[in-house]
Amino acid sequence: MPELPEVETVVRGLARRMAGHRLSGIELRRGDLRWRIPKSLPKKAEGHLVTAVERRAKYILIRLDDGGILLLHLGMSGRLVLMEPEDKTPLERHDHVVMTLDDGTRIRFNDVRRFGVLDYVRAEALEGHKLLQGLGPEPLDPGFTGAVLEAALEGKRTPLKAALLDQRVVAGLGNIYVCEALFYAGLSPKRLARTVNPERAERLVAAIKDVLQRAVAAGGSSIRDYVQATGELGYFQHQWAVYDHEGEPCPRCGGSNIKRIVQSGRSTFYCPKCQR
DNA sequence: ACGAGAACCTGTTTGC
DNA sequence: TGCAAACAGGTTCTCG
Repeated sequence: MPELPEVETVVRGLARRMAGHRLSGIELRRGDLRWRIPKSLPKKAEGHLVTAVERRAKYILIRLDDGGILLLHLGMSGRLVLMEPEDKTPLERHDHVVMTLDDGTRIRFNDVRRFGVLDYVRAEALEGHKLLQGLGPEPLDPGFTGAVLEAALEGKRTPLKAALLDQRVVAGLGNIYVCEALFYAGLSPKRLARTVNPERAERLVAAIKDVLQRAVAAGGSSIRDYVQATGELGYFQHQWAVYDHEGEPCPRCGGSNIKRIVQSGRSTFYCPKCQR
């Protein structure tokens, strides 16, 4: 799925097209995603003006002028695809929700695996929403520092890789960018989280911020069928140093090949020589 | 309380 | 070539 850079890219694309426009219709074509989409959602959101589209962790927030918010998560395979007003292309098999704007633009929420989420929440209840509670700091926020990360990892006996995927530690990283950040920080994914001292934490935070910023600048990574909101393809996948590069020489030391291991059921790519 | 693994679901790729 | 297993960007829930 979309990790932070992909979600950020989608949010920017959506903001351009949605802000200042009225949601004239929401069609629920299939409601059983990760959770049931409330049947009352279209009625509550229709007719209201979109004031802003924002991101928190990997969640998309579509804010409406009456204080309502559409809360969306793309899961592993979710996409938001813009359709121009004149676009008569038929909807596809996994288009579960279609939002229509007052200018005729449509946005379809397509999600093959249905791990995605769509919910309606009032602005005053957003902080307390079950899905947003307990989320860790935004990695690109200036407040996310080595000291903050070190404190979050303190005492954790889990491998560092798993700790960074935990959205309570830091919010927005996923499998790809964790692998990339660990590589740039020169830290082994297998290292126990609690062994990250202040010096390592600083390096790791710097690597996380750097790789995320570069990925956002590239418009994210397009994997398989993932396309950003504007329809363009992100190109960061061409800049992956280790992810999906099993068996290739390490781009830093060249003397060792990138290894793939499985940690808590997910692929990890790293250089056994550079990452300690 | 914590950490590992299963579960959710569908489609594509890989290996025998 | 054909079929089955493995794998895919995430998160929650259960179990030890």
